[in-house]
Amino acid sequence: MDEPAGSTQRSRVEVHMAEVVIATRAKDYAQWYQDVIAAAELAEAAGVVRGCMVVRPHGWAIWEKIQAELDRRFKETGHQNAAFPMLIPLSFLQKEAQHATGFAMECAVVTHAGLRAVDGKIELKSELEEPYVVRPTSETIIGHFFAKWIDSYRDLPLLLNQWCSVMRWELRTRLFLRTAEFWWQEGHTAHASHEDALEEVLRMLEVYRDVYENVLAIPVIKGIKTANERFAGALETYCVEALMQDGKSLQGATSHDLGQNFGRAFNVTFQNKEGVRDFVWQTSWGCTTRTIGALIMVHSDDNGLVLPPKVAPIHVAIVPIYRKDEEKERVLEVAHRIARELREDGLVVKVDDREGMKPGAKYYEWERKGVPLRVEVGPRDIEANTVVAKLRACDDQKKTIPMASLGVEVGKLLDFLQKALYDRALAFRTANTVHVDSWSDFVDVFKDERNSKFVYAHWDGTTETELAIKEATKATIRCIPLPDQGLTVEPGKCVKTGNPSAQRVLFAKNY
RNA sequence: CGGGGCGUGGCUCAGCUUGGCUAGAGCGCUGCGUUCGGGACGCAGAGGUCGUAGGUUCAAAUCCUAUCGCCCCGACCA
Repeated sequence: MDEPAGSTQRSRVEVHMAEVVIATRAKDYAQWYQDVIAAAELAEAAGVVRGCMVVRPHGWAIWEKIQAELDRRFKETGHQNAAFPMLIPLSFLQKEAQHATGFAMECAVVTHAGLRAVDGKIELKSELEEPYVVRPTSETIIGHFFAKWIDSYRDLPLLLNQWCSVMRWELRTRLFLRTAEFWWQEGHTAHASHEDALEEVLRMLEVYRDVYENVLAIPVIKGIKTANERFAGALETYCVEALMQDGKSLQGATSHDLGQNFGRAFNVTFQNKEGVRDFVWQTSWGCTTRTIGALIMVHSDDNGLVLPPKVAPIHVAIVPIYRKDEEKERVLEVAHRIARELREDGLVVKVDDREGMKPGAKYYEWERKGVPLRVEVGPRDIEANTVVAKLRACDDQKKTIPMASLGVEVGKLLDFLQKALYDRALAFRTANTVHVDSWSDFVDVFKDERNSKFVYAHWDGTTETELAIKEATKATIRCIPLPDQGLTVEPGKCVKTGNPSAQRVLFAKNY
């Protein structure tokens, strides 16, 4: 950088004044991601527990919003919530071979029960006869209970979901994206036919798409995973994939067609209408706290977190501005009155009446926390019977709004932002999606470490080629897009081998 | 789990190479006063077993060993 002498010193002072420093995306994307989380007080590494995170109140509030949107849709589609043990007998995990090997490396295991004090030191007391695995997912233990509960076709479909945390002993962790413990929901259903199960798989995939696009304002591609990327123990894994600002893909949610694999493993059988006993057809589907990572990486900017109004824990922050005590009294009264009015419209409103903090400092704080709309109220506004409003992103202009139409205007602004964020994310994806037909072009697209893309290219359908492409470019097949995803299904030649290909698939580097 | 980096008040760091004063700074925090339409200022304060455990030494934040945690790259994965 060609900076004039002394400017480093000056900018250092500014950084200190800024109090919270967020790296820019262009300079260090990974650092920026962590800074946004810290600055918005979403979460932090537990530190005392390897690989685990503490989700702080503001982060958890976002998760609660996501949960509420998903849960409502699960109920609307006939599912009930339940809870199963966090500990799973080791023997259960072994019953489905694919499943067992898929999760073997990442299981935490409970081997002891009880503690005892020996010479003032705490020791493990008794070793368990059969160790328990801390659930990495619950197909096995739920399979066990399905076997108990299901006997007739009249018991089907059985449509359950549980909200819980699971543990996978990850070797490399990143807040929200990959931690040892994470929070999620896992749906588990049993059906009388493969057709019914498949319908369920697609129904729930559509729920995820709906929440991603209409609530989180994140456009997604629906698709099927390749054999290589499939859930351990599934016949087929469906997913929604989203493009992050650094060009990498993030799997937003998955929905699995488990076929009869777990039915066989756990002997989950039922008598059909003809009196013949058969194994049930199962599905499972899940969405995790990783979604918050997607929210950060799709919408947020160098000033911090940006949240679509529908998942913002606080919709409006009102900053009062005053000099003298008598101004303060009048301004706060109006601020609280406005807050009451907006709350009647169902909005969560915060009046920031903290003393000893300049308005500007408050603006920056609410901005880095992702509050969609800031309203400023000062003596001039009261005089003119207006307020000043500023959206967090997608519109840099402050707006002056008549007090009388505040409720309507705030609603409009929030709707505008919700849509603008989606449009912006979609435009970004469109601009960063390419069709590639030659191997040299393919390699070229993924050469840049800092900015990759969504690439639609032909693939010959073999795991061998898939792995060779990954080896050469670090890009993997994120999914085979479903026919309704706007991609023309046409045959061609594999970008790597030249062998026949039925359709293009989505390649990207991924999280 | 392999390679690399880093652990010093709440945060960002200086001090370590070459062991030795009472372990410092800025920001933040507390109190008081003045301020307040985009990150305020003055004065007075509080706050640290230098990640942890051993070792070397008359003496360790500093040297050695082990260990834990975090960050980056890789392999693996939601």
